[in-house]
Amino acid sequence: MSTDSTPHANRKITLADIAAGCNVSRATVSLVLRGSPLVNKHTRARVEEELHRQGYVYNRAAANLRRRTSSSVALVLNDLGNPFFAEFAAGVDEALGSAGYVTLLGSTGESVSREQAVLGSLLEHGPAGIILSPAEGSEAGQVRRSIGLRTPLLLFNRELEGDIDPDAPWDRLMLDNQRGARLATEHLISLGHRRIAFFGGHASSSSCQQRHAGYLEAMQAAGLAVVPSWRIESAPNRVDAAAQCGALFFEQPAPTAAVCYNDAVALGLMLGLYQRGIRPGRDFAVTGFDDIAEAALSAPPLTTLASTPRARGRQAAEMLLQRLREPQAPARRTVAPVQLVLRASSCPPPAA
Amino acid sequence: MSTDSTPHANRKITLADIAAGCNVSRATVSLVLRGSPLVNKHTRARVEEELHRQGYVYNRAAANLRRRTSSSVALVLNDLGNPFFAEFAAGVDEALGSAGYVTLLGSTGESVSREQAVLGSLLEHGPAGIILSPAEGSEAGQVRRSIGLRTPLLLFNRELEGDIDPDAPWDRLMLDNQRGARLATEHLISLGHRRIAFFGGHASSSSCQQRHAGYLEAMQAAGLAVVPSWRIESAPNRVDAAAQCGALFFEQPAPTAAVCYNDAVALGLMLGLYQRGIRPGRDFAVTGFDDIAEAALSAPPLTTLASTPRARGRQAAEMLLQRLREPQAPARRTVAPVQLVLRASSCPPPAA
DNA sequence: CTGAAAGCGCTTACAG
DNA sequence: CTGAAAGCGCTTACAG
Repeated sequence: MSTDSTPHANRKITLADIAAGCNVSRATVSLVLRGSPLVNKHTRARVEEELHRQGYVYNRAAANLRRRTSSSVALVLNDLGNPFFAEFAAGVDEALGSAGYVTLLGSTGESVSREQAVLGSLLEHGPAGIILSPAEGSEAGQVRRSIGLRTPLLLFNRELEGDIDPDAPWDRLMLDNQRGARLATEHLISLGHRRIAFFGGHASSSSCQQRHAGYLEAMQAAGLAVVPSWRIESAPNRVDAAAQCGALFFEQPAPTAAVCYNDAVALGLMLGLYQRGIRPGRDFAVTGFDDIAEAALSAPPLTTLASTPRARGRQAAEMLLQRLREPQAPARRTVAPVQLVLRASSCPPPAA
Repeated sequence: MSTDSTPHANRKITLADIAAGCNVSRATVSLVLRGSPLVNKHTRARVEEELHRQGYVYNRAAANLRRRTSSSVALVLNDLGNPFFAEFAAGVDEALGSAGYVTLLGSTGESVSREQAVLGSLLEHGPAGIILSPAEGSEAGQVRRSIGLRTPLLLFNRELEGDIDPDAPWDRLMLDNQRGARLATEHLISLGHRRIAFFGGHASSSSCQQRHAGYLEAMQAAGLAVVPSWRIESAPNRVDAAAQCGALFFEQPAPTAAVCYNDAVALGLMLGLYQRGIRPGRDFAVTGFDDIAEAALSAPPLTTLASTPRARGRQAAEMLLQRLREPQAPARRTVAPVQLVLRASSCPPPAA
């Protein structure tokens, strides 16, 4: 009943220990912890002194259980190894931390089945909400079944497949993919290019479709021919992009420039060009998408679209926090602007 | 008392709902959930059917409270934006997930005060253990005070300052910094370099000291002069490294090669060299450390030391899980090997 | 201003 | 094999 004031090292200090230590009830200690104005300031001082003396650590899980609240948010990413998503995660964690939430991390490695497993596991920890950058091919129905109707979801970066969900739509934060690709294409056209390819990415992914649409828009507005064989698919990484490079030159006349799906693809393409003796930024123009750190440092530096992933992370967290405040508000769809960053990889076409 | 079988959308389904739904006690449902062999298989089937029908989600926090267990591990990183740590985080999360733990993420942005705040906040969620890659300048005493004696800590990548803690030492996973830098230096020497600088990093950081020691070791073993002005400090990033480049050439004869603190510094140095009209990989040899993705793709590709951060992440998680199994085992200190990766940036010295 | 009591959603001896 | 009861560490009306 009475609690030793130098408690056994293997027992956590609880409210009861503190209460016993200064002869008040657990209720009073709880009020002190939560900063209630009801407590006499003399009592408060005694309790605080005792809290410090015993090295009390608040058990937030117990409090959450009692109050039926949550102080965590799940962040599920398709590719943490990609610097773009790592920066995004840093931004999310920063903003959630400031708001008193802790980030439950899950990474899916671009696998839909891992995504299901990760969502299921994280849900058991009762997050207040979920921020999801879905794996390629992830389906709306599957996700909805995993998370149920109680936990708000914010979708980042990609749409889900078959995303028809009129009953319970989710919030979205997307990049302005179409406008970005259009800006890159217009820039190449203004440099004098007439034969421009769209290179890399999976045609099935929504972000790739949007970027390709922006490319088409610019090409058609300029009255330029869109040659089907100049749309070349690849996995969205360097290695596969380098391997697909040759496809650009199967038919003559070949393109003089390529709008790439993203920076990883663009860097891989530049590598492939070098291996063929074609100098990117001199003989062939290249643009990327994302502005990852190495874009500025490649040789030649890469013209690309900046999407400031850390700021996007903060924005995603803010949107989710807003949703927690107003569960009934209509779903929001935010499209974050991207900015064209000009560097040496986007050269004029070689003189004919 | 009786529970509606189509429960109100705003109430979570609990064990009591399931129990009521199939006329058993909550205890029985709990046993089913935990796979106890005590339950009659007919009863089990009925309960499982009901769990599925009502869309029950296990409340792990409540179970953890009752059982006085934890199913989370805190991962606190000094720089999530750095691809090395992002990969590490992916590896940690992967291994923890397989073991049934969830990752509580915290990033400190290389700030000691944020580290304190993050540790304090994560501790309130009762993690079973902590994996910490400390911010520069983080002190052992501070960290110990933050986390107490109950929560095991695994230190990754860097030592803490003043790390004398004989009572309660923590586990460590470090890279073999000294050997790595020695290998790089020996490689440059074998190419014919005689004037070799050690470039970048903060001399106060333990990893920098270790790498510098490896450099010294190789230089001295080869009987080469170690010129104090060839040890140049910089922040461990590209921008500052590029800015410090000039310091290599203040005195003549200047070095013909530099062992860099890490890849970010090496890439920045290469940029600075270009800006001075010096071609890295032709006029000047450079080595890095980490083998980040862009090392293979820079121009010239960067000779560096591979530390396979994702595998390190899995290893860190395994070490911590092992500690949870054997709380009383003596502290472990593991030094992970690193491997020299030869690329074009480490050229022979220009012909004299 | 403070305390006694109930309860958040689970688990675990203990009876039966 | 199943149920009644107690309890994990908190919070919150409700008395006093």
